[in-house]
Amino acid sequence: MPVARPEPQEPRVIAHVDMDCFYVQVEQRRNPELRGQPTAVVQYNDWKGGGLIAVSYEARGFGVKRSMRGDEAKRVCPGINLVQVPVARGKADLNLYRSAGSEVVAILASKGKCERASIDEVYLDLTDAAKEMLLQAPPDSPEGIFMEAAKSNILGLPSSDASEKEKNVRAWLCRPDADYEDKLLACGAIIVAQLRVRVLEETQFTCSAGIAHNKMLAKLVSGMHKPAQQTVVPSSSVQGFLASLPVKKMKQLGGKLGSSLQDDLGVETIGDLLSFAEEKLQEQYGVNTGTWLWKIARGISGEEVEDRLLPKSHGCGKTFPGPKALKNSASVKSWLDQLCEELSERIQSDLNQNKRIAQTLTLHARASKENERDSTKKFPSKSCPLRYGTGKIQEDAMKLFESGLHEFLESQNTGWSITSLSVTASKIFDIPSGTSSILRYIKGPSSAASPAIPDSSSVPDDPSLDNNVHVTPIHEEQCEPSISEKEDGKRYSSISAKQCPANEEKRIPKKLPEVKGTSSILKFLSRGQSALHEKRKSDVLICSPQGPGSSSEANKPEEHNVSGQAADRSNINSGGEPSGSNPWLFNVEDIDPAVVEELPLEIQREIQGWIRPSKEPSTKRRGSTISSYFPPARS
DNA sequence: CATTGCTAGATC
DNA sequence: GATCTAGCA
Repeated sequence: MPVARPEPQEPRVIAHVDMDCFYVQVEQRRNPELRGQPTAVVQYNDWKGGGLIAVSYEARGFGVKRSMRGDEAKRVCPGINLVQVPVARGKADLNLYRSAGSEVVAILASKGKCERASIDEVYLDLTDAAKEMLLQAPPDSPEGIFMEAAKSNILGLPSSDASEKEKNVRAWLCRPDADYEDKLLACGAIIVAQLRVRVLEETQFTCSAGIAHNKMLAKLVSGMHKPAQQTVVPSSSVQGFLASLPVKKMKQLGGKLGSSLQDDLGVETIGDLLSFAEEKLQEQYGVNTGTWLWKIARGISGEEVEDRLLPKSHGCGKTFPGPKALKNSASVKSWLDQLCEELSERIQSDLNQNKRIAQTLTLHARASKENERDSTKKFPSKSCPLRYGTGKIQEDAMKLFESGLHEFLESQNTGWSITSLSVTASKIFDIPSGTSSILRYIKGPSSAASPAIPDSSSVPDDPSLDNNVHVTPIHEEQCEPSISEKEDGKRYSSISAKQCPANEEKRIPKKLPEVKGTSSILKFLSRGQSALHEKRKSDVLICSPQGPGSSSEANKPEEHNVSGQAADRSNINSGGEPSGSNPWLFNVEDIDPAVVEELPLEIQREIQGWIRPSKEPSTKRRGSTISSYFPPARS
């Protein structure tokens, strides 16, 4: 249920930018022959022609709708081009669209706080940029890009014919007696128009946008005039606009809550909500939601634009409808392996490119039992600490599945079938790359450290217990060039399996921070703190006492990714950017506080920052991190 | 389960 | 952590 946020006093300028039929545009850029044609993107096509997930405006003109089947679309529009989503590992692969979305975000993030809201939508807080523009160059000269802004749609302005509209808009944008708030909004509209032009020039994609004083209103109108247009919401037009807005159109009211408003309170439009006292709404829906409803009816929304360009989780899944349902462990395992392979690749990229580490692995499934129809029983979701390495993820995911299955079956001996599977990596943290990116880990044993062994009964001793310190080999193709400076050919190495005490370690009683073979903190401590201070080369100190170059090369993706192990890293150069090299992985929660206390203060602070990453902007992101995520923006 | 495959947020 | 709601291509 939605919750109201305290709203800022100062008026803000917020934009919501939404790509026009995004997947179609991505495909049209790949194959320009599709431009201007009725086109749709479909997922799979073996069953009724596949499901449409994006439809071009030309195709919409023929009555083609999303969620039609390919066959149906062909009937309605025989000339339609149906482009299939790429398939990898037997499942739809959306990476093409994800990276296209990132191109757009990289551009839109240039003018203010930017929040990636979905693969093709962002919110911008342009308050500062708009104020600056107002101070330096009030919108009065119809030059250059200003022409674009003058094409905005202004909510509440009479916009009869096209030329009339532009004239009115220009008058609105430039009127000298405008409210300060309206002037800010006008500046926001100009900035957004500029950004949209840049997006088009640099990516060939068109988008639409809404500009208003809060996220809710910006989002509401971003799709009002599509494609490739923008709409501004002056304060003066808010009430009139909301008065007739069907409740279901409001974000958060498209589902059960909106239905309840209609069915239980007879509320059909947002305007209808105005007649309910805040207390009344609170008693019906609780304090939080009641207050939220009361406020949105008045156009009030305090939600802030988060400064976040990257997704908070990575998930991949697949459904197995009807006859495709999975009915034995072997088929589940092979599909789970495929899903985990993709997931592993994605989190590995995130680590290499963005220096972020995911900490939790979650498995979701849908299932039904043989015989038992209806069976409202749900297959339980399960999570565990995430260990890097495809093999480990596969292993852990399978354990989570087995654990969930036992619970689902309640020790009945009936047949089962799985109709969907998904794995998700979440709780993703930035790795500070600044100072002593030394960060290493340690781990303390708490039971939380061992992943996925919920059902210990089935598996005697789980190898995954060794996951204290994870070393992650970088995938070959993802290694960054800088790594090679150090030792060509062999960018990093990991200690060979036999040196690795992984197997022994798993039997080490908890609480014992890894001692042997691990480079971790112990080595660091044994050298005394002073060592740390002399240089930032902590990597050398900690990872490989003999020096980075000396370690052997055993760069195999995953399984050799022995945990508990120290691997060499590319980050040898002192203070320099740990560029692409892969840092060690660790579970933040596994850091033994007792050990941390023994570290030098400066390191302690750094680690603390990790464990509880500040929500404040300050420590939040580093430019280098972000920029490396996106393809180089041409300028 | 024939919409599929993602995401994010709130609640307890 | 597990579950539920919601939104979007």
